[in-house]
Formats: sequence, C-alpha cells, structure tokens
Amino acid sequence: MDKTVRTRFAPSPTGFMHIGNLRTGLYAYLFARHNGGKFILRIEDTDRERMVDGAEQMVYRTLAAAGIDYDEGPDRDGGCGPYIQSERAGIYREYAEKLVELGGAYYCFCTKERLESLNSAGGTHTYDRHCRDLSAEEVKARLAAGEPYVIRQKVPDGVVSSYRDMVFGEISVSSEDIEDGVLLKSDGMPTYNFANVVDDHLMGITHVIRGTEYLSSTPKYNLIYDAFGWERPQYMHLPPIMKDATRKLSKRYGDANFEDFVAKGYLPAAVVNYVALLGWCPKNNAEKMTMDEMIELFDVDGISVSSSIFDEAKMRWLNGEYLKAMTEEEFFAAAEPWIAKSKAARFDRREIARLMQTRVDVLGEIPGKMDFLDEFGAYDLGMYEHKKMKVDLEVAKRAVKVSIGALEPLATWTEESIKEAVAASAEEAGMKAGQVMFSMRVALTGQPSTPGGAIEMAVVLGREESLRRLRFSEGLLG
RNA sequence: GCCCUCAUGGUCAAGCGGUUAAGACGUCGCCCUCUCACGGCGGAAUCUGGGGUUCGAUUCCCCAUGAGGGUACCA
Repeated sequence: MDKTVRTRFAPSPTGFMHIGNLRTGLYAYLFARHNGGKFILRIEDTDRERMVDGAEQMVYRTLAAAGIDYDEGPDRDGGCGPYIQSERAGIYREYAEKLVELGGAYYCFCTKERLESLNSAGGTHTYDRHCRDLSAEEVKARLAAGEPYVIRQKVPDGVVSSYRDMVFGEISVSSEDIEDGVLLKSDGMPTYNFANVVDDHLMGITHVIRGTEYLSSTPKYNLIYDAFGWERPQYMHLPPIMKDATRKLSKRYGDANFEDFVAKGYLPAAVVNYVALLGWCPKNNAEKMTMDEMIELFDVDGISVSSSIFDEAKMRWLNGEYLKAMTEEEFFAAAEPWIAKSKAARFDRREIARLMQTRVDVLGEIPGKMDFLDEFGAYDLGMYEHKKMKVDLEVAKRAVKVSIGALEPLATWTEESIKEAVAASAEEAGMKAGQVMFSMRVALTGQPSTPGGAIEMAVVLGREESLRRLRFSEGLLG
C-alpha cells in the first residue's frame, strides 16, 4: 500500500516572501492535498547571520492570507517537532555523530586559513580531504583537547549517484564532482545539506518539492540517505521564476513580494491563482481556479521544466476577473477602504464602487480614477467639441441649460429619475439625448473622459453639487 | 574552469513523429456607446542555429549558441 503522502514547505526567515517562494509552497501544498496527504511547515533558520527580524511571522501571515494551511508546523504539533531547525541542534549533532560511526562522515579540524590556502585563482576550492583518514585515536585526542571541528560528508569514491526527478527525469552526478561538504558547522549548527536530509527523514517526508537550485545537489543528499540506510524520498524540483530573461526573482531586492501586491490592492486568491499558473498548466487549460479546483486538477505532468518570467500584466488581468466576479456587496466591501482613501471620499461611495468594479484591475487604482471629482473649476471649453455627436459650444450651451431645467425641479435623485427627466427635457428641446448627456457630463466634471456617464456622475456628486457645477459651467459657456 | 539543467509568439503556455502549431495576457482594428470602461467580433505575432535518425521532425539523438543553477562552516 502507498504510504500517506507528506510534503513540506521549508522557508528560511531571511526576508520577504516573493512569488517564487510562494509557488514552491503552494505546489507542495497542492500535491499533498491532491493526494490526500499532509503538508508540513518547517522553518529553516540554521544560518543565524542571515536571519531577518519578523520574517518568520511574515511566513505565517502570508500562508494564512494565501489560504495555504499546513497540518504540522511550529504552532501545530504533529509529533515530529520541533519544526524550527534552530531548536533541533541536538538532533543534528546526534545524527552527525551517528553518521561518522556508520562511515558516512568524518571529523575535520582544518582551519579557515588552511582552507583558504586551497583556493584557486577563481577563489573557490574543493576540499582536499585532508582529515578524511585521520585515525580514530587522533580524532579522539584532538576532540578531547577541545580543538574546533566540523563534520564532513565522506563521499564514496567512484560512484555515480542518480535519481529520477518527478519533473526533470533522470539526474546523475559522479562522486568525483561532489566534495566532502560540511554537514555540521563549527558552531554546532547543521548546514542545509545535512539538516534537510535529517529533517525530511525524521518528519516522514515522502516527496521533497523545492526549487531547481537543489537539482544537482540532490545526488549528494541521496548519498547521505544511503549512508544512514534510509529510504530516499521522491523529488520534485521546480524551475525558477524570473523577473526578466536573465534574472531570478530575489527576495533581497524585494521583487514580486506577496504582501506588497496585497497592499497594492491585489486579492490574495488572485495572486495565488496567478502564481499557480507560472510553471504549471492544468489538463483542462483552466486559468481562473479556486484553491479547491487547483487541488483537484494539480498533476505533475503539467509542471514545466523551463523557467518562466513573472508578468504583472497578466496577474492584473486575473485580479480584474476576480473583481468582476464579485457581487456588488462584496466589491463594495473590498473597495470601500480605497474609496475612503481617495479625494472622492465625500461623494456617494456605493455609486463609486459600482462604477469602479468593471474599471479597475487592482483596487489600488481607485483613488487615481476618482480623485478628479474633487478638482472642479475652470476648464478648457474645447472638451465640448464632439463631431460625431454633433456637439459644439452652441449645442453644449443649450444642452447644459436643458439639463439644469430638467434637474432643478427633481425631487428624487436616482439614476432612474435623472435619466428620465433629462431624456424628456432633451426631447422637448428638440435635442438628441446623447448630445445633452455628453455635454452634461463635461459640465459636471470638467473632464474629457470620466469613469461613467452623465447620469452616473450626477448620482455620485449628489443633487446640490451637481446643480452647482452645472450652473458654473453654464456661466463658463457664456 | 568543472558539474547539472533549460530553450514554441513580447509574456504565460498546449503540443508528446504526420496539426491550417491550441488557448490566455498584452497589442492592433471593428462593433456597442454621452466620454472611459465592460462586453462581442476579428487581426498581427512563435518552434535558437547546425548536423543526424526517419518516408516524415517543433517533437528523438549529437554539437553549437544563449540562459539558469551548483561548485560556501547560505539556504
């Protein structure tokens, strides 16, 4: 019988979570859920020098906002804890020592200076295995003397380590190309190379899902599994997401940061949906999908092997689709805070929201689209010229008069009543409704183009402000 | 330098030996229309190059080129 699938997401708290990190976590989550398995969160903080304050909390916030829930993690014990690597130091030491006994690792007392003397012109070196064959007595003596040491992997000679990656297929690396890397650092902390193996094994991870930066070092990790006599997990490596043709997204420069997008007015669900599409294409070619649909459709076959470039334009479009799919109520709730931030805050917010729903892709665009309402004064009369509508200054002048005449006596101020009154007055004056509407819209806003027509603008502005502006424009037109 | 990997329009991508080489974003045009949008319709645009294998290569193999990753007491 198949073992229960267990995947994990193992971010290191060294900065913001960009779209690429998010996607890795998302795929691990989707794969686990699709297979009815468990998803584990592990914090990889063995490099204390690169730690960034608050980064760990950001991981929890992001996962929660993204709708990616884990079964086990630092705050959800599943019996395999602790789930924070810095709290597992004792475990790594124990296993490192055990690996030495098993012949898969050895103590190394080489100093930094000696290591640097090995550097080639390029500044890199391959460890020369200086301490690989120290006698047991010597090691014991030097340990007893308190000499600083690290524990290194003892890579076997003359073997080719291969595995079958779920997306890339067969990967082989010859042991000559693998150096005896450090497993346990002199500060007692493990390197990623060692911690990921020990933890993935101890936590029962069946499928390791991570970025391609580990594709070619996985054979090295497999040698450790072998030395321990542990069963190797399945691997699924994911191609990188780039910011352009040659640069990967990097958290160091705050690229494509999840929380930044949300702050700009993107919906978390839309961002997650978009991210899922970078490097994966569902069998049915669906693009807009709920999390449940993604779980249902997720399959390894659809994962691509080549890198992809993050394209905000497409994410904007998707976000717009989410916005348009909302009910009027839902959209109002989401948009209201942004309207409140705009200069149009004092006008009819419900009407503004109604106008914005099909006109923005990202909520943060709302202020930019509505601020104009606040600035009304003398404007260029050239705006009244509209050849196709046969509107010029003379026509506009009459039209504005007509609209004032229609609106002044109006008791109720609704879309229907305004429309009806203006249309009736236009007919009475022998003008086309469109001519009056067009002129009225300009007269109300002083803008060449507005998000919505004359009626909508009148509703947004309200009775008093609308009439005030129409009279002002009437004066302007002479 | 050495090792691993990748290569279809501007972008995401389908394709898995024989197709008019899907679809989406973006872009352009038209329709709708009081402007802007929404919506509808339509257009332009892709197999990195060279060798093989094959009756036939976008598809399989090799090389080149380009790009990414690794080669750390970073992950």
